[in-house]
Amino acid sequence: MMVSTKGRYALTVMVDLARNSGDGYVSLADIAERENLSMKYLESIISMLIKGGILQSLRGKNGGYRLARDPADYSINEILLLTEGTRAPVNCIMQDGVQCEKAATCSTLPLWAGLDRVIDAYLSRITLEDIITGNRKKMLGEYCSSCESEAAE
Amino acid sequence: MMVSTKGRYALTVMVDLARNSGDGYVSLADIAERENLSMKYLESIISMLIKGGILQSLRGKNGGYRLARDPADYSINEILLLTEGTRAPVNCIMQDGVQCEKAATCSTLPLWAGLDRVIDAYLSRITLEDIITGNRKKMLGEYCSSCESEAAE
DNA sequence: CTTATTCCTACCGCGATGGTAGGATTTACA
DNA sequence: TGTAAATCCTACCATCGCGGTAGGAATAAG
Repeated sequence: MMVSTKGRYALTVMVDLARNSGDGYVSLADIAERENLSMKYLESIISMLIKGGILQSLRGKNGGYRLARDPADYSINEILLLTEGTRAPVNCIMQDGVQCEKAATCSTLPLWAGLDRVIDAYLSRITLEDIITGNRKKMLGEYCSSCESEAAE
Repeated sequence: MMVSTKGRYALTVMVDLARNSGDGYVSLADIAERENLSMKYLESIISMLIKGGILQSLRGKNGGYRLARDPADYSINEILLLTEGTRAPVNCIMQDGVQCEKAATCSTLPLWAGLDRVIDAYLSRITLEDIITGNRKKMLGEYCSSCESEAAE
């Protein structure tokens, strides 16, 4: 029931790029130093984000990375999917619709499906921009009775 | 972001016991055969549930296991916590309130905290009885607009 | 042509997962 | 009293993913 460091670091990179964009491409060394993370490990994580098309890169001198889109156009779900591979909480929930052969009679499947939907709904609703602007009401306020809902969806 | 087989099997055992109770204690062999799972592996999982106090056991001939309480009094969260150890999606969210030293300035922490709250709210709301009665509306209907809410919380 | 950078492949220790094996202990019942 | 049926306990083990390291090839700026 854990998001690995891969997913957390990926999000950290995205946040770092969102904050430090504007002056072209940002080098891996800069990101690693700012975030105090292993450069080599970050490199492998970033390559997943590149292959997923959510980051752009430029090789050679003065090269580096930058966001492909506006921060508001990234859902957290999208970022985590690239590094975690799947978001489903159990492997009997398949992303492509294929289910295990016991699905028809499995009494616990609706629970896992429901859990998956709850997680999906939350991570799809929060954007990269919500994080960099510190929108705590949107991130934490879902079950806070003292918060009036601002996202009426 | 996965619930391991330990957690899934634990829930399977609880459901099996809830369904086959009434005639005293149920043996491990019976559970394993019905659910088609490894007896020895189930044994180690059940021992966690015993130590957690949510199952009762009887040794010797005609012994076995049974629920300690009514199915409606078990939340799924409680069952999974015993086998998974933690429910927090990232290790920077501590169950006992202790946080990492960067917590004050970490911009992604509210996201993980919010995700934890969403998962906690869902798993705490669903009970063992909801599963054995197949309460699909409660398990799946949270984001289904055609379902009138029955659990007003 | 040198320097700074990404890209690619390979490797590696560690711990958790998903089991298996065997015996000690306890209880019912004949 | 003895035996069968059951839980309990300890140890072991193969495999896999995580978290990370290393070294070099390709590319681009100046």
